[in-house]
Amino acid sequence: MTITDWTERFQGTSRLPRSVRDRLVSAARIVRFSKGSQVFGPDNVPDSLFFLYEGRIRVSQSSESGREIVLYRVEAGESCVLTTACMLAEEAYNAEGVAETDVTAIVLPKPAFDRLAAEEDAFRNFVFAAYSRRLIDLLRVVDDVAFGRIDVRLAERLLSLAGDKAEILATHQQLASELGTAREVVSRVLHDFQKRDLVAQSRGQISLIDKPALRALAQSD
Amino acid sequence: MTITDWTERFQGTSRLPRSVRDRLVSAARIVRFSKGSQVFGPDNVPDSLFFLYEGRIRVSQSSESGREIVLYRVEAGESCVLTTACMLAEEAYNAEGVAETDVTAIVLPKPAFDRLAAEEDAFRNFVFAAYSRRLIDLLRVVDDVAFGRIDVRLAERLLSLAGDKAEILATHQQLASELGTAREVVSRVLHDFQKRDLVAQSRGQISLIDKPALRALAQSD
DNA sequence: GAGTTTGGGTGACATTGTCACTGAAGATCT
DNA sequence: AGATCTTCAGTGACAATGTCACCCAAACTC
Repeated sequence: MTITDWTERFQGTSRLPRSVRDRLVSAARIVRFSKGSQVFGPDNVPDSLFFLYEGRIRVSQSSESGREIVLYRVEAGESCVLTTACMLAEEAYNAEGVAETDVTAIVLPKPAFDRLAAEEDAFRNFVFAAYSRRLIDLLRVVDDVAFGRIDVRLAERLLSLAGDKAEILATHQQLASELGTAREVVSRVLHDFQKRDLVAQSRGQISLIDKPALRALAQSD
Repeated sequence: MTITDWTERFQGTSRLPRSVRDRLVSAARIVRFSKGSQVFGPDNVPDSLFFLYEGRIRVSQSSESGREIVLYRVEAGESCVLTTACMLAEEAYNAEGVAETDVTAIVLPKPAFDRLAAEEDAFRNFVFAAYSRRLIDLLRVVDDVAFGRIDVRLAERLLSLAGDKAEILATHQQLASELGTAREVVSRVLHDFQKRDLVAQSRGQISLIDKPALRALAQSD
């Protein structure tokens, strides 16, 4: 699949003058990652701005003992500010981005980024807004982890992962990584949910039987 | 005390042309907060960029059940990007900034901010770098809270709060707020540290007796 | 000196996380 | 189709951390 004009895709670029967009198209390159591959990480730090054209990237942190917590996801149409932060602050961080689907991204080198940020209000606001959203995302993660009860958080996450659907394809370990907890803890809480007829389970799959009750639980606190 | 030229104070403004700085000085206003007062919060959201000229602001989050966690501190010379994030993203957040000392801040209205960000590379980089540092700060908080042991975290925080000194003036409750835990947990861990001759305590005060041992504990993990 | 407020200690319990182990579902191979 | 292997889930025992209620003492105020 060829991408004719990726600048249509992003709020920060779609309204720029044609000449500016043409310049961007020639300055940027397109990269692809297959599902499951690492897009960035502590030892794999890109030095440019990433726009996600297509797909989804899961950004998470891992502990030294092997646990993991999902921080947020980058969806198509968003920029990946963690790469930008790394580029600008020149500090290491231990977050990792993994392609959750096949991914197509636009990579803008720093000089082009700098020029665009200087010259285009819309673009600069787009980047600032992206940063702001991530700060707020991380504030939510802190709030969640520091103060939240694990059953409430799991209910919330099940509903979020399901979306419109009633079924989630995920292992207990994957759910544990969403929340930064242990697999056994997820097994116990899901078992309790099953006893209360909130969910049904089979290996690698969870059906949400009583979404309203899960919602009520998710909102308690 | 009068501030003749606050633009000297900040990396993002100190190297700007004289004419630009003069414009900033006339566009910005100076605000003061006394120790203990709220600088910003969920119901007190400024709509401008804050530079901290003097003093220190503690930024924290609170839970509905009354617990609190310190996210980071803003020191003199830094900008306060949470206010900027709120301004740009137009989303509520439940973090609060409280003046830990008497505080003098420079408030730059959004139009002046926008113009400066457009026209001055140094300023824009200063703001991006500020954002990046906060993202990384919050990543550290998540890592700490999600994966860290409470005794290790307390040892770290005691050393950090003490700096060069051997004594900390803080209640157990204040230390609990630093880490997002319960006062009783801090009392127990400090009791254990005291038994191991790492610290000595009296009411509202903790002396670090064996800094090397505390450092060793802080780095274990 | 008495009374009040604030800070700290503690016991009992609940929740969450760790570790080791076991069992079963599902995949693969013959 | 059966055997074997891998992966996922369940569980018990225990540790770490957080909650709640209560008590006591240090410090302050009158």
